[in-house]
Amino acid sequence: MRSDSRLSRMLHALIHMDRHDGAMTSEQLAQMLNTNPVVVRRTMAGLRDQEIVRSEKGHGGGWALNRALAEVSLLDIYRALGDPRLFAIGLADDDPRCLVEQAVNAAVADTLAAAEALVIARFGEVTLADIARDFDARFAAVMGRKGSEA
Amino acid sequence: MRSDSRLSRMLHALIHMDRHDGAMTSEQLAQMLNTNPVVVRRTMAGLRDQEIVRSEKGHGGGWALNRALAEVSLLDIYRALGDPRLFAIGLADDDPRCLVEQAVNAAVADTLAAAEALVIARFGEVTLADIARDFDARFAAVMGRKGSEA
DNA sequence: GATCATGCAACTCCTGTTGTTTCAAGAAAC
DNA sequence: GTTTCTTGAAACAACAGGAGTTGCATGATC
Repeated sequence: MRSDSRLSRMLHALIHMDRHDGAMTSEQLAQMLNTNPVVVRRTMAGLRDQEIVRSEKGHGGGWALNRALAEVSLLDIYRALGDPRLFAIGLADDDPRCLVEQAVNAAVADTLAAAEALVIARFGEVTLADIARDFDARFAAVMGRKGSEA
Repeated sequence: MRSDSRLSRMLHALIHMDRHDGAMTSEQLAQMLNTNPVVVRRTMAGLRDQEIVRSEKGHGGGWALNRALAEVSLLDIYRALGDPRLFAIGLADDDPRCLVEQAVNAAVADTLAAAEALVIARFGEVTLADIARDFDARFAAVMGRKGSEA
């Protein structure tokens, strides 16, 4: 399957929302994410349930952040999306009778569990504010280059 | 998609092959793996190309190991399968213009790269012999329980 | 030459994200 | 109060990639 890009899309959207005055519509977000307003609403639904964002209908409605960027970690978003499956590889049978397969599963599952723990830990340490700061640095770098061109 | 179980299937098959006298047919392996001989041949093809196993046609033909279990790491098998995609999640766009998305990508890709490095390192450290030893321990444990039941 | 086994091509099936259409419902503007 | 804008939700098609399946060619052994 093509890979699940909901996490990165939501991060992208949330940071833009933070820099935007007032609510952003699904239509605006969809254009930014190069997709479709329905996909935006569907994906944002989980974040709304977790009160990371709020949505409002009607004129002037749309989506807005409900918390400061520094108060939202990548893990919060990952969880709000329903803990999407992390790995594309897995076991042939989760509870096999064959002892050989049990030994194989233990070896593979151990490694994947360690990798998953690492991902979860790192997602928990990084906030949206960290990413926004990195964006600011990238922006400053581009501006610096443009200035020196003149 | 349901997850890619080629790695665990191959590990399972290879250890059985090691404990088996003579070549094993795709049909025999397929029954063990609860699948189809064509799937076995298709998946084993990569291992044959890497000379981890060999195959022979005709009467008495089938598949046999080409190396000692201790000389084959999980990473060798993973590589022989063509480095299957490890993660189910990914970036929306690998090379975006938007600086916000670049910052998001950096954060997500960093974490995934660290997790992938961990998986690759651990796969490189574990050999088929390690798994076979674990199987022996499990087998001994079962035998021990059965003995004490009598 | 009959039989057994792999090699390979060409499908279909399955599963989960993504894309799309459609309509109901609520909120602001006029 | 009607129009307009927006989300909410259901329903379905598109797509991707592993898995399953069929059919047949090729080669080795009996």
